[in-house]
Amino acid sequence: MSNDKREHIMEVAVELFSTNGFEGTSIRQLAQRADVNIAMINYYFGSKEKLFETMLEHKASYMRNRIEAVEADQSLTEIEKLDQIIEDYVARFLSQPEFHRVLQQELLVSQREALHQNVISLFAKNTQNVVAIIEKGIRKKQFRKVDPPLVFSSIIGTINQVMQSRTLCNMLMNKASDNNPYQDPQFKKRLIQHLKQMIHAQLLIEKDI
Amino acid sequence: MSNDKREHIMEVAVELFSTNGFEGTSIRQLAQRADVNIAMINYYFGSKEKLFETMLEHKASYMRNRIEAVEADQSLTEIEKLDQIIEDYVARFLSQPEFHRVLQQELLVSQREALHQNVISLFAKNTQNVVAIIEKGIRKKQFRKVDPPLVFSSIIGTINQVMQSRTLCNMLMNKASDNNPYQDPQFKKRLIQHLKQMIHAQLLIEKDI
DNA sequence: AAAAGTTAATTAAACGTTTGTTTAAATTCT
DNA sequence: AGAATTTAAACAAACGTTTAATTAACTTTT
Repeated sequence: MSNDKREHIMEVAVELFSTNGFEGTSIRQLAQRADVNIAMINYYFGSKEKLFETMLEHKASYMRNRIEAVEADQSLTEIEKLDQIIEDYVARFLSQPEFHRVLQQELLVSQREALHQNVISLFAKNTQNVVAIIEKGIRKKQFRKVDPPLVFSSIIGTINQVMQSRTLCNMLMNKASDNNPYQDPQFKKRLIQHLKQMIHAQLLIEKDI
Repeated sequence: MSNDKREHIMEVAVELFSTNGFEGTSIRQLAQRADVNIAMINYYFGSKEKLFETMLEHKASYMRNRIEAVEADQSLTEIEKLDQIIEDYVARFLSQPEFHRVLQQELLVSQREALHQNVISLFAKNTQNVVAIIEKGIRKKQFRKVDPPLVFSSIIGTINQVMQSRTLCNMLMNKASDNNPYQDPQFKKRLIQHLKQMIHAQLLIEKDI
């Protein structure tokens, strides 16, 4: 089986799904853009929905749980772990903006129930780990008595917010509308610094910000 | 013209659009759920897309810019303005979860270009005002030298994050999956408190948190 | 090493549904 | 009576999918 072609189709799929949504993308449109015959998509993936699932699985496997490794690392303090997680998240999201837009869409829309639940439990997994770290920091009296799940929501929500729309992000950052903030290393730095400053100020009791 | 019926259709529309997306919702499905004839939608609104636009406009008019009023209020300090804005945002979002999910979808998907731009400029407007408040606070040396647009992204992003999926929100908050967090006054209180604490800790130089 | 045979890949065309929309007749309201 | 509303039926277009025929790529046989 020509894996190149399969991957090429998935690449085009994530692109189209991210800008037009799943229902808003037709097989014909996809086939034309990928320069393959319409029947090839069903030949390779079985159905449009299977293509979607396969593509998600394929993309998700690229970025599997570094967070668990960070949590287990005994040599890091709790705040260092959070810093590490912030850097990881930002790096991942920025490296695959289209994929993460598709994930967000799938969270918002509960049309394909099974997939919807899959994406939810994927998020839930990461939540548990980060919440556990924050709770540990509180128990050790290194952190203030914050609301752990909402702190996590603020980290992930901030990133999601700027990833939601390139145009909106440029507007926010006062950049030209043809700019691509997600490939701009300065934007990445800025986002990481903001998140760290926010988390440090909110969590740390001693003020060494 | 029977305005009741028009509004009823729009009510069902925002419900279906929020769970199935615009493309994922069919006129027939909508007509059946609203208990009207299929042709009535085109009779009242002209087309499916016009219904969508009209519904957005109708819903948006309910929650027009209190933020501008808050900004103009001379009797409030900058941090008090931000507190007020946080309360306003949370109250609005929680009162219309379906509508805001539709807005978020429209930001993610750039299928209907004109509408997409409309939603963007609606957000952009609010951004400008909040950013201006934060900048003023920095100039007055009441706030730390934070990144104003990203601070705003964190506020709005946190709310969006918990509004994205009821299931995810319940999972996050350790509630039963049939719970409706958006109608729970305790959740509202918790969210507001978290946001205020976050913003205060991050912005205020003196530590009267 | 060439030919025959077998499987995999690719194609254009057609399939039955479903889509949003329109029509023209019937009903209701003023 | 006349205008606004409501209806069931029909419209063409687009949808995801399947089919059956053709080409390409390997394997096996001689």
